[in-house]
Amino acid sequence: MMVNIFLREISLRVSREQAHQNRRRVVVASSTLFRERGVDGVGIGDLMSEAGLTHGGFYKQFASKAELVEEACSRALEDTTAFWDSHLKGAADPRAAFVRAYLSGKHRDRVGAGCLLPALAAEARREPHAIRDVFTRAIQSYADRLDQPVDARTHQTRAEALSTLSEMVGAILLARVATDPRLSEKILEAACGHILSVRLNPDKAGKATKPRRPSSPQARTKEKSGSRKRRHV
Amino acid sequence: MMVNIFLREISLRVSREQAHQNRRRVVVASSTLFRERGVDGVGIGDLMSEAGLTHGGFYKQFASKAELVEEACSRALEDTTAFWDSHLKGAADPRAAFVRAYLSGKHRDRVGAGCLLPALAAEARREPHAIRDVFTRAIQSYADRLDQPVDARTHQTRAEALSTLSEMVGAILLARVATDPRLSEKILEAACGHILSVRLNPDKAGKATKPRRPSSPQARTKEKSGSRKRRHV
DNA sequence: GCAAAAAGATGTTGACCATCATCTATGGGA
DNA sequence: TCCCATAGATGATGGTCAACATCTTTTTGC
Repeated sequence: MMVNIFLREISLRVSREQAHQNRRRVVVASSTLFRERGVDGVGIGDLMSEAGLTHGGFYKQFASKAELVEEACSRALEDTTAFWDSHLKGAADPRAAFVRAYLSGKHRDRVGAGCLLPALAAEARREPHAIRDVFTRAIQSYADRLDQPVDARTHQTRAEALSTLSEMVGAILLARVATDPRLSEKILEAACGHILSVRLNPDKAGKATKPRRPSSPQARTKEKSGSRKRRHV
Repeated sequence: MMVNIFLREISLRVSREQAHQNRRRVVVASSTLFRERGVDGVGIGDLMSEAGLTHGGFYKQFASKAELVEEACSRALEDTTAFWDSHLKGAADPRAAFVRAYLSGKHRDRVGAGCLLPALAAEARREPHAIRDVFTRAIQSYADRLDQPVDARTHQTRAEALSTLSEMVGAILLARVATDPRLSEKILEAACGHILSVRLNPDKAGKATKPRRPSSPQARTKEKSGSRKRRHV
């Protein structure tokens, strides 16, 4: 742990409190790294050193990597949920604001801090049941958010909420793979426009709610796509 | 593929043919295995033995694993495209039939033969540009299919097609992670119902096109979710 | 009560063995 | 002879565990 050779100040072992915080740091770092590079793309060594520790101590804190994966996914869900909550506090139409934020270029570009569904759901499908349960909870949680009626006219049924969520998750997923930045933009704008005008709009005919420009137009083009620090492939 | 320009001996014809077929088998097997287990979840040895060969000969056929990944993804796109084409031939409303087939329980359950977007797009995001280009082509190809007007009234704009595609991809993705089979069903039904009634329906008000039951209700519950033959984790 | 010693927890380095992508040497058919 | 495919090797990296050091917490002797 960054041992200073000269001073014997090697504060290796610390209190339970400190140990607990270390564990937390590992989970937080993992929740970001997993979303960015995928579960298989990050090793124990990466995770621990990201949290300022070495690889060996891992199994004093976690029974296995799978256990950490589950915890990191839960953590990602909690953190993003809290973010949407705080970010949308006091908005005139919280659902519309949520949809805009979700389908923004910022969310597309910041994978490590974003929703875990487009980032990890495909991988999670092959993980143990306990991990998939976290994703099931995530689906329900997001659907709840879309379910909340602003007024009686704009109430979405559960089915509508799930359908809307599917579109949002799919749009982010596709916007992230697309190499053509204009296509990427178009996907986000199309999904955002459709949801706001057709789904959440009280008078379903007109397009009263304007779609808005979703993105930060740079960064998409020159984004280094080659796997940054991948092991192989 | 380094074909000798001077075809000197006709006698090598058979062997070369055979070699070419071997290569094809590897690509086909890979396109399935990658979708099922992910790119990182399958090793060269797995791929080759699945094609009835041994691992050593791999680099006589492919420059790297990444090259195979690109080819296997292209192959997956071609195969699924051909499948939709043949499967939808002569349907009264080809787009509606396509949406129904895409959002079916069968497509959800048969990952290895299904669309590559929900299966691999999240991983592909971190792959080299050439691989992501295949996915970009896939997006355009699927959008084309949704774009084709059946009659003037049911024409979808490009934006609408991309938005619809997002919903389809997202729905399959979410239906695959969900551990609760009823939720999984509900996601597919909700997306299918919404697309057919709201997007593709000439008279956008009513729900003339009935959603239909999408799935094979078994298999979801008892599907072995634990990573079958994963290396670690 | 209290200090010293035992017990327990938590981190470090290093090693284990499996698996991976990739390369080399060899053999067998055309 | 010349490719193709085979088996085996290589070096890196993966998850996991073990020996040891160092600190905290608990127990014990007084």
